[in-house]
Amino acid sequence: MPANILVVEDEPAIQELLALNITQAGHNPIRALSVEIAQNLMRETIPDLILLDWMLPGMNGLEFARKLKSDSLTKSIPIIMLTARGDEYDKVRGLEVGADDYVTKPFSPRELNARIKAVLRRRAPQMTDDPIEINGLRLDPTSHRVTGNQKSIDLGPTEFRLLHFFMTNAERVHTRSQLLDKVWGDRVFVEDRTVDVHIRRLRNALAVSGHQDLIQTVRGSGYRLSAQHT
Amino acid sequence: MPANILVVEDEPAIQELLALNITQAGHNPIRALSVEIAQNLMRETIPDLILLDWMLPGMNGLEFARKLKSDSLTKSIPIIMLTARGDEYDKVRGLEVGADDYVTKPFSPRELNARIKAVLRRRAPQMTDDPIEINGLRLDPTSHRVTGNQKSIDLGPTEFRLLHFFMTNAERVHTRSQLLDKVWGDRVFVEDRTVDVHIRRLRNALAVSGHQDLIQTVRGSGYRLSAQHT
DNA sequence: GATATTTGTCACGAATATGTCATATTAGGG
DNA sequence: CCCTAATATGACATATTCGTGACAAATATC
Repeated sequence: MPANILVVEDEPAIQELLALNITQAGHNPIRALSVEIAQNLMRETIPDLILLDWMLPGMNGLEFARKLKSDSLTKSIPIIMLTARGDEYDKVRGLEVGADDYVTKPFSPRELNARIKAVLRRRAPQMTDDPIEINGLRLDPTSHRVTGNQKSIDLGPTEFRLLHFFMTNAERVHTRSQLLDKVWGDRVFVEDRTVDVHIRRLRNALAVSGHQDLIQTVRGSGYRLSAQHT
Repeated sequence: MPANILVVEDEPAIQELLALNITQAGHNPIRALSVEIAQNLMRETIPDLILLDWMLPGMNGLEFARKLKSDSLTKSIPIIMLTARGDEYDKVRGLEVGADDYVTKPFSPRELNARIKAVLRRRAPQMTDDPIEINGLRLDPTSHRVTGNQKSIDLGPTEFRLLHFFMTNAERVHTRSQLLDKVWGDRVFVEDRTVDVHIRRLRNALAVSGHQDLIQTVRGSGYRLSAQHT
């Protein structure tokens, strides 16, 4: 699926190059020569991704990134920073303010596209009411039913929400805190370890249809629903 | 076909953004900066869909949604809630008061349009006067008669409406609040748990023809009429 | 107006879900 | 191969949700 990519770059030649790349990758570039222009454009279209030059006239890129990340409307838009220097220092500063990735100039088109693709892939899909099916495991939010290979699977409310979240965000590792935020909601105080228990209960229920190891544990990080294999 | 979409959003910039989106999608935005303005506008035009911000000055969005859903004149208008947080918990709360969908800010225009389209498309089926038959259970709205496997089933008025609603919306989980809205109507001074009692009475009556477990309880969510094989 | 039916609410027990702990097991570094 | 931290698991107390019978008020029926 094509994405709107806002390109904030003051050097016209480089901007053209970036736009060309984005077009070839099947996405839709939105050009901005300055932060001010970018801000105006964002009133019309909220982009799916921002390519942001480090050095810009007026407000610099770092400040802009910080600003974007502090506004609830824009804070979840992924940002890729472009910088001339390859310093580790810059990278750290960039990631500190919330940039999602980082490309040094000069860059190869292939590398840029790879990073764009990676960042876009990482963005979390919204939970919808559409039925989801992964590996023969089917979850229908509307009827609140879960079926694994024709067998009906019985889940408690929390396990259902947990599985729903995992299925809408498959292939990604989620920390316990993230799961607590997304599945439990931010109003309750529960121990991180509680997640483990619910994961076990979920796995247990999924064993009915042989999907017990659909949810994998990533040691030191969290859990992930894998769409690979069985 | 173009639809009138009421946008209730206090932030002018975001409202403008939403209106622009709606126009581009071929629909007709009606702008309201507050719940009060929205209520006035609705005296003139009943919208086909309402985009409602979660947080609003004065009455908040949740309350407004509840109010809309408790008025017979407006209760069938689909509502899409806009919220800053992405928690499942909020989603549940939103859906409980009858919101049809839910979009987290920041949102991409594409996503918003997809949801608008989806909600307009999947409007809840109208209760018609056509006879319905599910699993050997037959309900005829015209003659006000219910038969299960040749056996006549005797229902009180409320139970009849309840069953009618369940049969026109089979395989979907309905919360108690939703049932109160759809089956009871405006009289929202009824306890949630009252639904349980009527469900029991309905099940009891259906037992005559062996359909007692046609209506299933989904713990933590509500009830569902199962259209699966017996 | 008397009687029957329907309706909403409550109380309470049963069933189920939830969070936390203690302990067993495991993965991965050294 | 061993050690240790991380995770899995079983058990349990607590909390929540649901089913049910009873009952009084409201409503319809005669």
